[in-house]
Amino acid sequence: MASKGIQSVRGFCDVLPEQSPLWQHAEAVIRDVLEGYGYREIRLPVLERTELFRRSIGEVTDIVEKEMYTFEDRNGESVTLRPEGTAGCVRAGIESGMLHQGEPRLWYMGPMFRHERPQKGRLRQFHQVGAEVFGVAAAELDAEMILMTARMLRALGLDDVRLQLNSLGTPEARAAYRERLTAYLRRHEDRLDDDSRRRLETNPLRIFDSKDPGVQAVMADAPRLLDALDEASAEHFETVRALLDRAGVAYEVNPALVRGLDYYTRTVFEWVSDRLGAQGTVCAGGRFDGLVEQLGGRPTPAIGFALGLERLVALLEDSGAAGRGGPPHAYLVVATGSGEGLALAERLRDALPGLRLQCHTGPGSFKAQLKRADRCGARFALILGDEELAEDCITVKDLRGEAGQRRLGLDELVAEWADWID
RNA sequence: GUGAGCGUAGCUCAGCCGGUAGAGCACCGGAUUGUGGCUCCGGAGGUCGUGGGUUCGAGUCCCGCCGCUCACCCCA
Repeated sequence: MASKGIQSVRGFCDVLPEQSPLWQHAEAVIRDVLEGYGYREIRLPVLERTELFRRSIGEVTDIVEKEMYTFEDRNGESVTLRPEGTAGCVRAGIESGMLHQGEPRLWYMGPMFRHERPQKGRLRQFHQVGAEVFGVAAAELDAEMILMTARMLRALGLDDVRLQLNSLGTPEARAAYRERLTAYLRRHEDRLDDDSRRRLETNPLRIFDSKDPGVQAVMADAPRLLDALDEASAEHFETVRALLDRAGVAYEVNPALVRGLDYYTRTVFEWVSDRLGAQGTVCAGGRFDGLVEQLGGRPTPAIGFALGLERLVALLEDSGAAGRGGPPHAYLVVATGSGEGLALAERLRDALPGLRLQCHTGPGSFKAQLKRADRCGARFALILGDEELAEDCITVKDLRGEAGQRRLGLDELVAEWADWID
């Protein structure tokens, strides 16, 4: 570990070339599924006015209180590197006026920033694919969006992720419930541990997650959010469940499932894996029917989700999935004048679109060049020496199979490879 | 923000009760002047994260700092 030299900023990681084929594969599959459901890409800025996040995510959430990369722009205005994508997407939707033209379905992909302590599956710069639909209140959409995420995960070969589901009801119902729960917990405060007492003030719903047996006993008799839902939300939730049942998608109702952002209403869902360490959520989302209005737009129901790409790629890697692209088809060994190699390589690329050809450059013995051809993973070594140059041909050596090597004219080579190259 | 574990070659790591630096892989060269992968031989590469302390002597023991990892918290 080099102590000299400049290191990357803590929690900001490089995606190295060994990894990027897997990223590209994941991104391509996800994009195809999104487009198959009528979503269109929107590209959003990484920097927004701080106010946007304070008003959407919620003043008292961890994200806003202690995790945002916030600083003053040179004109003295407070700006923030986006900690999540929904707020910016809603802002752009309102600003462009598109939210009331039909029922826009949008998706985006890119880095998000949160100043947390890094650990497995948690970085300060991480990447999400997000999608949102505006203007549709019906439960069919909730179900369709969940089915779409199920399709993505299936298309990527991930069959061991579990779906968790809950409903948070309307903000009013949730606030009323929170009062009841807090009152109940205060009566049993002596049986709560320190951690739960703290959450009593910040987020009492979280106490359902406590691992302390004594606390769990208290929670077993606690009032439940699902019993406290307003009638319309309860019905909405029933419809979502029925549609998922009908589609054959398994889920588990988790009354403790609470999204960390204040703007969620009604349906919330989360895809969880056991293979990711303590941060098991790969994909999560829910309704946010009040957010557009809260940010200054006309009242507009909405729903969305975010999928964590680092976590997804970690799962794919763990499953041994194959990535996109691959090593060069061929490596050109140059044992003659240095200009000849580049010239030949260009002619081959002209004749064979899609060819992945690496041409040797710089010094290097014949032997060293062949070794490099082998090491780079190329199927063939192309050898260009004085003899080939004189006879206007090229030696093609099969580095992987039994074909050995032979000399071919350039036209012959192109003809042979035209079908082989993808 | 809190806690625990770990920092030795490019990478993965060994290094005992303190005696002055090692392996495998990767890299370069040779055995084979135009033939890689296997084998053999050789080479290069380290202020042992950093600063202090103890000691005749510290990679090894003690303390501070920095970094990484995992967990808590929280979340994608």
